[in-house]
Amino acid sequence: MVAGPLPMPSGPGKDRLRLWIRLLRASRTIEAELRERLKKEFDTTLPRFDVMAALYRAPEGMLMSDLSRFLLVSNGNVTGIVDRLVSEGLVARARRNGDRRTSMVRLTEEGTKSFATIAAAHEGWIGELLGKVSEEDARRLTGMLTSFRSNWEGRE
Amino acid sequence: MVAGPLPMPSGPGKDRLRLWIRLLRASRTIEAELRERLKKEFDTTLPRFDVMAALYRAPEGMLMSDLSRFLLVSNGNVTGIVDRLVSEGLVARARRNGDRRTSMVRLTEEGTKSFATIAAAHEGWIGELLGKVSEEDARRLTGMLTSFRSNWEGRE
DNA sequence: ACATAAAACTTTAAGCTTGAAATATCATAC
DNA sequence: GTATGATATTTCAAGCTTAAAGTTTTATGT
Repeated sequence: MVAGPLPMPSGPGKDRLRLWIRLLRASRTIEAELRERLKKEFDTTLPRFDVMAALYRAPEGMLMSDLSRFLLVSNGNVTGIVDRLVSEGLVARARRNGDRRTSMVRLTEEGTKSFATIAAAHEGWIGELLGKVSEEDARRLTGMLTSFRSNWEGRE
Repeated sequence: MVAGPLPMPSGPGKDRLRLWIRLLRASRTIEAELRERLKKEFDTTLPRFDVMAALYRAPEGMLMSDLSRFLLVSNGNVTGIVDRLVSEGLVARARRNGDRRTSMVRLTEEGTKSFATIAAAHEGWIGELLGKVSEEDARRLTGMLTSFRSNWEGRE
């Protein structure tokens, strides 16, 4: 639900609903901008970037299931994205000796170089897009979101 | 980029990147949960819910272009979702006398009733999922996100 | 009036996304 | 060692999403 500048609900318990609406709108706004720039500047997509970002942090590689858990998306989804990255030579699958069900997925050398370039631009964009958020607010917001995550992960 | 509990970047200007990562992860987490519940409880989807929520707030109807601007999605996207809602009898298109390019889209009576039911459940879910966020934090976070939106809308 | 541009919307192709079903491999219990 | 179940991954159908191109209608300039 992406509500906007029109009349907002009021009453008990509406504060959290309003928070959710604002949170969703903010992330969609930024996401749309990033998607557009990734397309225009690097002819890639956000899901591809996400996968490569995850792999960049794991030079030894990741299992498909690790990837999907980490990225909060379904298994089948990751399969398709990795397929495309493999066909472009940015990612490689390596069957393991131990367990033939699994395969370690990692960035190729080309993928690593490519990602480093894009990631640098990406960080600059975020700095620009969130530039009006003061450093202090950024840290405070981050703290609140971190505690949200802790509570979430700790729920029954 | 949905980074997680692993080592986070540090250095100048990394605060905003970290904020973005947390923001995106929070919204994706909640979004995934809502999507699952909408499917299980009401056999519907988040995009359908979004469209109906927008229309619910505009009993006189909305233009397709208003809908796509409001929901932050593309024109063609809204066409498909509305098509399906129309075929299910939840939404109706009404050609206007004045401008034959446009059509006013509005909820049918059935659509209105259906949405009211789902929205009530939805609000409860948000209260539950964000329950651990204190009312005070919720208001403060909302305030920060609101000022983000103002700055965003006012950029050159 | 006529051409040209602008606006509202739809269509299309490619890719993303999910949940469920299918496949293949491994682990466990007799 | 064989059946049974658990794991890891892929495949599939349906729906979502975008950008770009196409259609229809309206507005504008001359």
